[in-house]
Amino acid sequence: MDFSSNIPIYKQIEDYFLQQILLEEWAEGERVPSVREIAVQVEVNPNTALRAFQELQTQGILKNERGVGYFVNEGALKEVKAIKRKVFMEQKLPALFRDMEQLDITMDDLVAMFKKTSI
Amino acid sequence: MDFSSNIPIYKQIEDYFLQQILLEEWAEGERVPSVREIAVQVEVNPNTALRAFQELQTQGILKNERGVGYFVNEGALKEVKAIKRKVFMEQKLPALFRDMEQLDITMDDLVAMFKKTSI
Amino acid sequence: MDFSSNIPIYKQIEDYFLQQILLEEWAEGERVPSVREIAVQVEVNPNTALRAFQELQTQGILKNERGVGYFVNEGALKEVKAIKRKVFMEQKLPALFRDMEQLDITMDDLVAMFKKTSI
Amino acid sequence: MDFSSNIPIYKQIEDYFLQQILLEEWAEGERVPSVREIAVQVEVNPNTALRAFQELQTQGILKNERGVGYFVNEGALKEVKAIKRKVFMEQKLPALFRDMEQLDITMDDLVAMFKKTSI
DNA sequence: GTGGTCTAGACCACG
DNA sequence: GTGGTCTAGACCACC
Repeated sequence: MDFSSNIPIYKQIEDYFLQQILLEEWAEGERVPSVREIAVQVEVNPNTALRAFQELQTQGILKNERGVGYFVNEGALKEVKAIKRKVFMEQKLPALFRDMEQLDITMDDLVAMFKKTSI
Repeated sequence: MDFSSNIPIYKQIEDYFLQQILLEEWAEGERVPSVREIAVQVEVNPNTALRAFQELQTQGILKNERGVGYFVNEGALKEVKAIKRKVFMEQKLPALFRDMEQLDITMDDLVAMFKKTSI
Repeated sequence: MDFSSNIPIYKQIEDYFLQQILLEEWAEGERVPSVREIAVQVEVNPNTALRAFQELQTQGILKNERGVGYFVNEGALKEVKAIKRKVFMEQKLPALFRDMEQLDITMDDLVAMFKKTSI
Repeated sequence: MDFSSNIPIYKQIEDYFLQQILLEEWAEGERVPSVREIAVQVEVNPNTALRAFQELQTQGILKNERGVGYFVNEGALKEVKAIKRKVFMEQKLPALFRDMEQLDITMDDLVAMFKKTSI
């Protein structure tokens, strides 16, 4: 967690959750760590951690069983992928192509950079 | 300008300025529109516009002549390009490659998308 | 704070902060008073106080934790000393020597004055 | 002239005049360049140049003969020296000693620096 | 005309 | 509670 970042901490926590689901570290139906555990682990106010859980719940990624805990929802993996894909296609790609044009970076350059980093 | 964006208006104005310089619409040494002109044009309070000018001045992109106005600083074009390139290489590219990996998008897919949008 | 000075209030606040750090009243990593506290203390508008905080943040002297407050950055003491030393050597000393020459004040005179004030 | 400085241009012109008098480039009673000549020379608006003349006149450094020009006043040299000395003793010296203390610079250090620059 | 500082106060996001 | 953005408007210095 980067406390000096302009990305809200609860968003950073959300991202971490999405990561875990995407990388299938947390399978569908599985119970996720409790709000308190997360709060202690990342050293934030429990309210802040709770906010991440609640946002993910309203997005249908997590579901809550009162008195038990939060669980990865059925279909969460597909859902997460769909959202991420949508954001990628509609926002990140156009921004990327704009940047490339302004910086005189061709697709060939990009491919070269990719190969270099993926070695 | 997008007033409902979470990006502050003054940052959006800064971006607009950087664009103008990058596209060489505003040459080095040239006088840029006055604070009040910008404020009227984008329909914001002069204070908000001023903030963009001042940030760009501390970044060395603009310089000020008392009672006259703001000017594009010498070396601004190179500076802007350098900053943008740095951000691209150090922040955007890694994020892009991470996204691609998580979404199972190959470089070939990306090249295909690029060709499609650039037609 | 001198409200009738031609030095802007927010600059005077900045100087006060630099003093506190230089004199090690405020240690690195320590939380500084909140914007509102400073505003009340020096009897200015919170916006004016905020401006000092933000300038010091862009200078890397302070850092911010969202919703918590401002903190003295790591390395701030060294940084402040370096800046002050640089200004002294490159700007104040040459000006001093120029003044002395124009006023026919010798180094011996200066030493004498120094002894007198430091008694 | 430094147009990007925070020192007003008319003040910079005044300083230049005081220099000339102090260095006895311009003797008492002598005619100084006209407002227009100065304005052309330093590339400023004649109004700005005029302001410097007028301030110096109210300070008794210059005097004006209508239709003829500005002249260095009798006693100007003594006057300039007195003012400069006063500012030096009451403002610059205390600031210098404060800086030295904060930067752990002793009088011996200062003497050494002085010798170094005056070689 | 130019920019610069400051106030008062509203509204918002974050923890 | 924290800071951040923005507006409206005043007043000032400089060119």
